[in-house]
Amino acid sequence: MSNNGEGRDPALVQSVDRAVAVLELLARNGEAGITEIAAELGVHKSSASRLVYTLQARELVEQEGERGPFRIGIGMLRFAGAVSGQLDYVRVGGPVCSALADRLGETVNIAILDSDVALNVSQARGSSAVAAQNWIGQRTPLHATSSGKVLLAAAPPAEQERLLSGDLESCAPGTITDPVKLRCVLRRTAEDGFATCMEELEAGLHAVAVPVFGSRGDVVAAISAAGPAYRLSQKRMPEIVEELRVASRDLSVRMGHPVL
Amino acid sequence: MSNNGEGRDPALVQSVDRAVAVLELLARNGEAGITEIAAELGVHKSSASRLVYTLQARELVEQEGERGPFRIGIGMLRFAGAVSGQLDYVRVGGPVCSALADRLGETVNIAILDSDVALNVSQARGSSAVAAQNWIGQRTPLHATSSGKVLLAAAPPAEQERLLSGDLESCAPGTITDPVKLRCVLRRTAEDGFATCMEELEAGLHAVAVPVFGSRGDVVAAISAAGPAYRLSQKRMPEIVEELRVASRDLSVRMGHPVL
DNA sequence: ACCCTCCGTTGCGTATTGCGGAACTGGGTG
DNA sequence: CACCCAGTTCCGCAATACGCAACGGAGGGT
Repeated sequence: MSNNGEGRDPALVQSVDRAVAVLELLARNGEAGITEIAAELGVHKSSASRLVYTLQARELVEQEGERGPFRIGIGMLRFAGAVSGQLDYVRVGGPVCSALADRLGETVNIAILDSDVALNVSQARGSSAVAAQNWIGQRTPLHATSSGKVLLAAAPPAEQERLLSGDLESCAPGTITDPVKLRCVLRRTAEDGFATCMEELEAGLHAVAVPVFGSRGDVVAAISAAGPAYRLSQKRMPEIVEELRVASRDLSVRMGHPVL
Repeated sequence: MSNNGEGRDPALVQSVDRAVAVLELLARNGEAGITEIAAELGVHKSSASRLVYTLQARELVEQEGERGPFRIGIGMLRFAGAVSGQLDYVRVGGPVCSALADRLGETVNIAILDSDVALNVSQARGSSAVAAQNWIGQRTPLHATSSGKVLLAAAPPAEQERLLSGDLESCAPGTITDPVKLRCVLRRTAEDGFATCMEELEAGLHAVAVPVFGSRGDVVAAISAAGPAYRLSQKRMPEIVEELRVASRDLSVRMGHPVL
């Protein structure tokens, strides 16, 4: 009834799970009111209210003014700083992304491999006034993104096969859903040192990515530029790839990996 | 019994509140095991286990290897990117911090006033190889930090008095614990437009901070440089303050506040 | 190689606790 | 002025999360 019913892991603590769902909703929507939250989660307004109240007491949620909608709060920063390991990409990656985004005028992302998806850890918007959506923390399919292909192409063969044998969901008209074709693309990616993504994730969206190398020459992340198809034409790719390579080297150095 | 008993707001959702406490504990300690968490929160191991399990399912917590301690997980990034309002300091502040940290060779921080503490929202390390601790998200006392003094000096008198009348905890040999003396220091801070902090937070640690102004000429944040006492000598202060002022103006402009 | 200890998980019964329903408050609007 | 919509408060019920205790599984010490 309250939940959309069926398969809920009984070992989960319901209210905590719901609270996190609230946070995810706010992170996605930017802001929301109690009624909206309640509707989205499928719980009663009163439940939503208490959940939000609790999060608010810890400053994980804050509200616009006295009687406005709710958003993610500053208290969240306490945790953001504690994300270990991959944190470095976030902190160090920020400036690199910004600089490149300024130069290219396109949105730049840094992504890492996280189990079966590409996880965006850092982002900077290009000059376009379009309030492009926030991709940070977003998980995108490996086979339908430029970053994903780069990361996948560098993964150990066993891992690669495991992911290839999975379900290649179609996201947009151009998505590669054929394992054979994808395997071929990945081989080329490894050879070329970059991957493109032409309307494979979203119609009208193009992207290019190059790998970021760690200290042992292994691929630890991917840095990509994305923008509307008409701006990221095939013709412009070489130029962008070159810019991305520079940024990638910069990133490697800043992360303490000597240039090879 | 389970909780330390008395004054718990009954409107709080207990398990959610505990879950957040788990996250805060992890953020503070870096990592912890179930038993430790349970002990710290004063709950049973099984409760702690389920709480952590739930957070883990949402990737807010991850564990080192298969059987290791728990830490804050990558899923947290989803939210970090969504911190609105003050987020700007994080994104915009990053490059400014980096640039200044490079020039000075010292650690640079941006902090904002968050209820009764100074909250660090952005940081960049200086050239020193010392893996200085990460201050992002850390809450530091207003009376024992340079940023804190700057923020406090700019707070409305009523607020200032309220905080002054509270408990001025001693953090290091030099901490100012006398309200009268602190009031005097704050007056000077307001006049000079900067504040120092000489071994008041930690022995051997010096810092200087200047205010960052918002569009209405109000103080919205503080930017500070910190380093070992022998490097941040009294003599070097004027030079650093000047650099900080430049960065502060830069920051104001980037945040869309016209220079006055 | 054994046992012993320490840590985390699982099953279970209970009552605490969080939930949903409805009534209340308080602003904004026609 | 009356209506409407958003959020909070109160209350009683039972679902839910809790504590307990017993169970596996890894080290580590002798």
